[in-house]
Amino acid sequence: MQPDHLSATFSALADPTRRAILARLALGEASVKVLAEPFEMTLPAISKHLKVLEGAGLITRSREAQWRPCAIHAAPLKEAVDYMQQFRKFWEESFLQLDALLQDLQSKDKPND
Amino acid sequence: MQPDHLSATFSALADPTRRAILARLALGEASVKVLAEPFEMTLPAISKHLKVLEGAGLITRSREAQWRPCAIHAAPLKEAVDYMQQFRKFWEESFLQLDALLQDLQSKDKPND
DNA sequence: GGTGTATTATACCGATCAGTTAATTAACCG
DNA sequence: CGGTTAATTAACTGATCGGTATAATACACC
Repeated sequence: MQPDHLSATFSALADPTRRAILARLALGEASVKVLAEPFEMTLPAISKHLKVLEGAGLITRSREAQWRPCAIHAAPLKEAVDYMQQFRKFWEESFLQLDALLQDLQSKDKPND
Repeated sequence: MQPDHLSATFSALADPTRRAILARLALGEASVKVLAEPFEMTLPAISKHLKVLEGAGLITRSREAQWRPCAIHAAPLKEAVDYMQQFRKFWEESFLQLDALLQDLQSKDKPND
């Protein structure tokens, strides 16, 4: 795959079907057919989603007779989380601000303070 | 925005230009023109990227005379990280496996162990 | 070899996307 | 007012996306 790992990871995650597939795989390996069952979608569509997930390195595939079971591979997720942590201070800041705001409101609730 | 917050967040992050804009905004507020400078791209293109980021709630915009400065808003990033943490045990598992593998290799390196 | 099951490939469609150019709005400045 | 700067809108284009239907492949079992 191309060097742009993050784009591949994020765009794989940007689809609810693919996220649901990942959630299912978190419970254990599964074949394409089993993965497709919860969805009102044809098998080729699921097959394409799996290809996207595989392309992003989020799943790996093996072979067992005519089945090609999928398993989750979370390493790219760690990369993505690590990337996002660089912004951590910003959401922590905004929590602090919210905190300050709440305290401010509270002090105004008690006018005899 | 629609309830599907996560899709919006991930697909906003799935573009290197938008990630670069976020990184720039981590240094402080900036106008559209300033944000556009590092890129070989027209202003309307940047404007569209900003609209995507704003749609995902990752930036907020204010007004100062003819400028519309952007500021980072990291709350959706926290949501996304929280979502991904559900898979944490999988990447930790694979680290443990890697660890075990390395130890195995090491023990084979020292035959008189 | 023929049949059934699991999966992928191909070809197609409509929608959305990422970018462009050109025109427009909005605000400042003299 | 006219001119300049900042930013958006509108209209267009080519590419990618998410899905379909249908055909092809791969394997197991008899």
